[in-house]
Amino acid sequence: MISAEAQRPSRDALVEAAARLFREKGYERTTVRDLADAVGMQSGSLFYHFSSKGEILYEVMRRGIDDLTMAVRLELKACASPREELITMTRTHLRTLLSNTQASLASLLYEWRSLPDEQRDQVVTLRDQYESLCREVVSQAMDSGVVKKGDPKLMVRLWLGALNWSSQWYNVDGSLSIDDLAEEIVDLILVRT
Amino acid sequence: MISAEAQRPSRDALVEAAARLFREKGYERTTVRDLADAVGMQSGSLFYHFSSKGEILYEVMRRGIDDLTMAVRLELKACASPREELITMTRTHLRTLLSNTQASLASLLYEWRSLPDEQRDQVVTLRDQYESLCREVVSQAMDSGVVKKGDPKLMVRLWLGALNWSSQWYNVDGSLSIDDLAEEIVDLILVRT
DNA sequence: AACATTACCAAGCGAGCGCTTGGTATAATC
DNA sequence: GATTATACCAAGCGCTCGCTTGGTAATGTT
Repeated sequence: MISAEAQRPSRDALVEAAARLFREKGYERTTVRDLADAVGMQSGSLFYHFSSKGEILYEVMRRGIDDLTMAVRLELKACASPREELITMTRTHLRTLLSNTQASLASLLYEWRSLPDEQRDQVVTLRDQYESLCREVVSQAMDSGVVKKGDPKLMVRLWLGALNWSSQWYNVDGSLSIDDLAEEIVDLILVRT
Repeated sequence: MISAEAQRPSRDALVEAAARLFREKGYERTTVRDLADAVGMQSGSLFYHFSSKGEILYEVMRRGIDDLTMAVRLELKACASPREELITMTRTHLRTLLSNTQASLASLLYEWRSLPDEQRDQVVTLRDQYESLCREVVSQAMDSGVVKKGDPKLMVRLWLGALNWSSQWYNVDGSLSIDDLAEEIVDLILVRT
């Protein structure tokens, strides 16, 4: 994990368990008793750490998008070419989305309707920041000719849609590794190899 | 609408209202009282037409994927070239997904966890049939050289992901029409225009 | 005319939900 | 050594949920 949230171990464990359960069963179908069981607590004790179930969802989402943004930023620093940036971004996005240990992102995609209004705005802001980071990478790839020229904003949205959808069909135990998938995806889109 | 389900007007109205509400609020956050209000009934009266809330979701999904498949099949008949097939398929998919009057598809994307096991299997079968229809179109487009060659199965999944994600960001009241969007998307992916 | 079916309403049941409250063992602080 | 803060438990409250039940007008059917 990238971010060292730290110093509140049982709170952290709870967020991690919540991310996993939310991905498996969905937010609404996961009860506070499920969450408590997962960390060996009584259901009421959750509310010592969080003021509501919705706030747990917020924390899951915030960490998800935070970790993703930081991971991508970090990996991009080591890239030498627009093409490499594109592959790296794709690979890091897929790794974060599909990894077993870091389930936060999945909730972000499909559970935003359950977030309280105020906190939804904050998450949207973070998501927009991530999208603009992607847009920079795609713009440069277009400028340098490795990706067909067009509207970068639209291209990023299509790109993210294609990647995020993989959470619906990708099988971690299958024969195709995440990194190989990333390469195949980029190859399919690049102007030439 | 393509399919004339017909002859059970209040049942039909209920499914339509359910599709709209499920898209707006999500399945779990939509109560049977919401559904009943939407069609001017008492909540208990729903269960004269359906044996459970889950069955309503199933009917919404079944119609969604059925209508989509039939619409695409129909439109494809009028196509003369692989390129035209690709555009037509994209346009029809987007129209069905994003239209105001036909909200069924959105539930299909994100609410499958709430479906009873048995009925989920049936929906998955229908979805697989639609995917293989798409795969035929993409395969032919690859063979004829208008789309870069590669694994058609993967390509369709990326394609569908990109299209389906548009339900998260596309604004019906915005300046970009659905048909224009379809053209732009295809242009971005085609080998050359 | 008598019966049956259809399509609902009015009322409410029982279960499970998110969350609260009062209390307590342990650890930290003065 | 007394006090305070931390991190929980045990119990359960009130509410909303999906769904059931008993009844009834309206519409066929024989």
